[in-house]
Amino acid sequence: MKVSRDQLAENHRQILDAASRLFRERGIDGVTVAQIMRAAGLTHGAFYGHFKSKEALVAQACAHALQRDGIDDLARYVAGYLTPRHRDEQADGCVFAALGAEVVRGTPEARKVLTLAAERQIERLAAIAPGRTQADRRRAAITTWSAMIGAMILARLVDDGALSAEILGATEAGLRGFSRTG
Amino acid sequence: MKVSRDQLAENHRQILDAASRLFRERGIDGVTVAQIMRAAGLTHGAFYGHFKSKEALVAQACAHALQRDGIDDLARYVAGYLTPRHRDEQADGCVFAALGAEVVRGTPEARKVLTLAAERQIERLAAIAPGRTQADRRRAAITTWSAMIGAMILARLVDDGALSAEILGATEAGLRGFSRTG
DNA sequence: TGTACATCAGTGAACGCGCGTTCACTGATGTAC
DNA sequence: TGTACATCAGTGAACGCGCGTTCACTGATGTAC
Repeated sequence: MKVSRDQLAENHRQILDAASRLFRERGIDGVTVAQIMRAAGLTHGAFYGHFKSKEALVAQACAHALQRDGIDDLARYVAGYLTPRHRDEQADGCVFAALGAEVVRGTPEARKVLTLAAERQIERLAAIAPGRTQADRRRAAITTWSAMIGAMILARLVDDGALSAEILGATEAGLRGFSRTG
Repeated sequence: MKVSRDQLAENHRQILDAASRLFRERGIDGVTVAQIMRAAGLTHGAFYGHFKSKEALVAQACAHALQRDGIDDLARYVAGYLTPRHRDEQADGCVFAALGAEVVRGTPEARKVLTLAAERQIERLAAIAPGRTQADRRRAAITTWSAMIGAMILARLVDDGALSAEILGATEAGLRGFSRTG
């Protein structure tokens, strides 16, 4: 049955919310359209009224998940990222760590969304990274962000809790040293 | 028809070779059993004489791909890793950058294989990393390796060649600075 | 404000396809003599 | 060394399943009067 315009917009948002969480948690190929729609409180048939295809949803769900708040302190941002909580709650976590490797083989649209977000993220980090010149700060931002993403993937991957915690802790400490020296 | 014992072993190796390359290139879910067998020069029906399931193959193909040579110089290893060539030739490249995020949701067997390989890799890097204490060197090894993996994923992800090259170059330069200071 | 009806978001059955997997069969291998 | 035959790796058709997607239908919405 038809729903109100408000309900339509709300349903659309619910689909994007559910998709962005489920994709991050289980991977793009690990989630079905029907599961997303169920999580959004709808049936699978309604999906194609909202999105052209599952692939089109991927790009929009990534964009939806990438609406983030500002960052003011680099060391605090790194420390907040490299936590067991972030490692264990993938659904709420970093899109790049969760989906980056999968989107490499994704649609041009999804890659474009993540490329623009990456450029934005590097600029935001470069603004607060240490370094004498703008080039130094941008270099530090890229290195730091790369290490954060790599460490998160490794920490999630290993089946040894102690090693996983060590990877998070060591990278945070390593990047702290890095920040001091620029 | 039956084949010789040598041919059987050779076929087994070809399947592992093809699988480890195709998985890295297109992702685990992006490759079918039939495609792997075709690349190995066989038909799909023969697969189950060699492996219990596609999932079982994943773990063994990862192990197969992880047989690597020694590393003697850290800066040279990092520079060799963070190249456009490595970025573009995923099939031959780093298993962690290509499949790490996917294996997070994989079988316990595959995670075990990559966990043991990760521990080995950290030890190898720690042996040549800068730092006064063993703990310092291990910390540097983990931070460096994390940055390498994260940078490779980002460099492959972005659809902007200049940004991609910048990510590789900046991380290499950033880690060079990192190595100098420990 | 109230009524009549065109619109259209959502439902759920159905479709077609490709996947992982199975299996009866084939014919080369390699062992027993 | 040569022969007879049991073994078994590989073949390719077939299976069942779950996926993304479609579509005829439903009934609430919201507009026209």
